[in-house]
Amino acid sequence: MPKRRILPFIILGIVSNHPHITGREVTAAFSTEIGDFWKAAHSQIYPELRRMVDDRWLTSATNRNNAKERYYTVTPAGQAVLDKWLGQTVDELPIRQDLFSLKLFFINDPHDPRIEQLIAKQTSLLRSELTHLRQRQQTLFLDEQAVKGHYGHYLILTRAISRTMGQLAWLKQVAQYSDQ
Amino acid sequence: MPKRRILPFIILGIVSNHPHITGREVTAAFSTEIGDFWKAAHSQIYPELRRMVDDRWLTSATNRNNAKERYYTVTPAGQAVLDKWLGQTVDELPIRQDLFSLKLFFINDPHDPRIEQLIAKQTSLLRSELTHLRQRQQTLFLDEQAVKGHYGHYLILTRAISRTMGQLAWLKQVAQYSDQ
DNA sequence: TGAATCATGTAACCGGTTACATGATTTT
DNA sequence: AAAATCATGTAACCGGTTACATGATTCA
Repeated sequence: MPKRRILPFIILGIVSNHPHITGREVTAAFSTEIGDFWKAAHSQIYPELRRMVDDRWLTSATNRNNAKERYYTVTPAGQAVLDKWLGQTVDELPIRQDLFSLKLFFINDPHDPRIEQLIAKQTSLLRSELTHLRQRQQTLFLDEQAVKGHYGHYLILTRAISRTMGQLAWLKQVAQYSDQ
Repeated sequence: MPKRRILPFIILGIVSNHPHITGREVTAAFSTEIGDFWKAAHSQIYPELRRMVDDRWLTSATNRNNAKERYYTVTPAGQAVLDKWLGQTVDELPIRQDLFSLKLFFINDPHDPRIEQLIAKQTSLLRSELTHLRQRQQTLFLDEQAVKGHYGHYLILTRAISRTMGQLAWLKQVAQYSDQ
């Protein structure tokens, strides 16, 4: 797990792009918008939203039509915090905790049949992932306008697609070699 | 954080490949051998080793020459557990918590100078990583013999190298496009 | 013998996950 | 009116990180 707390920054980013958003919608954003890149449960998000209001990073407002709903918006102070965070370069590569790599690591024999099984499953997972990512690309970034309006999102989507394709190419190569 | 406990399996793998290993050496293995793929602190490892002895996955022995050192070896039962685990395919892709992607995500403007900064830093990090990985490949897998003896390790090293090169290629492409 | 480091252990804290819970709103 | 789901909140648990601690061994 990550040491430094970054959830509030992610929430800042989400709320900043969606003023007047509810906690539920923030939660949903972790499944849809950034679901490919980060996860968080509502039990984490609601208390965090409260804290961020206490810290004056967000303002909250209620609606006459709905007693429970609370609408959050980023304050100038919050926006400054977000901008500062985005302006700081990332100084460490993520240590990826990849079970596929890990299991392979412990299989010493080149002819161990479990290698083929692991690779087959991984290939299947990555193919589904690729389909999903391409679908999102087509849905979200059909026109040049959309690309220019959400350029960062566009970038990381293309990055994810490129990486997934790269992994698939590597797997294919290894599978071919193993067949010999 | 991962839900399912996998640390004991990793330790099983390490101890299995290094019979008569000490807790300190297991800890060290998380920095050296699998440092590129997983991390763990000694404060996690020592209690875990105890539990694994209690569960009869490992045996521990002491040495007359050193009062504190304990030498661990995998039992047949432990080996069976490890083999079973390695035989189960990985059914989910790791959700990578990648700050680089995340920050990019929140930058909407294609001409925001922070994009270039983030990319420059990421490029530098990945170049260092690539150098490190290639060095390990040269150190560990000079001859065919070493490859055949630790095939899984060889595979994931080549995979890591391939992925890192892929990411660098993508970054270069994006940087070129941004220059225009 | 004093310093460094080897080797293990424990305790506090913290973020994330799961589960439980509740009332309000909307749908049938 | 009942059922579904919307919307939020809380509590228990658990793994991982950091820090503190201690004696044993080795090195200068």
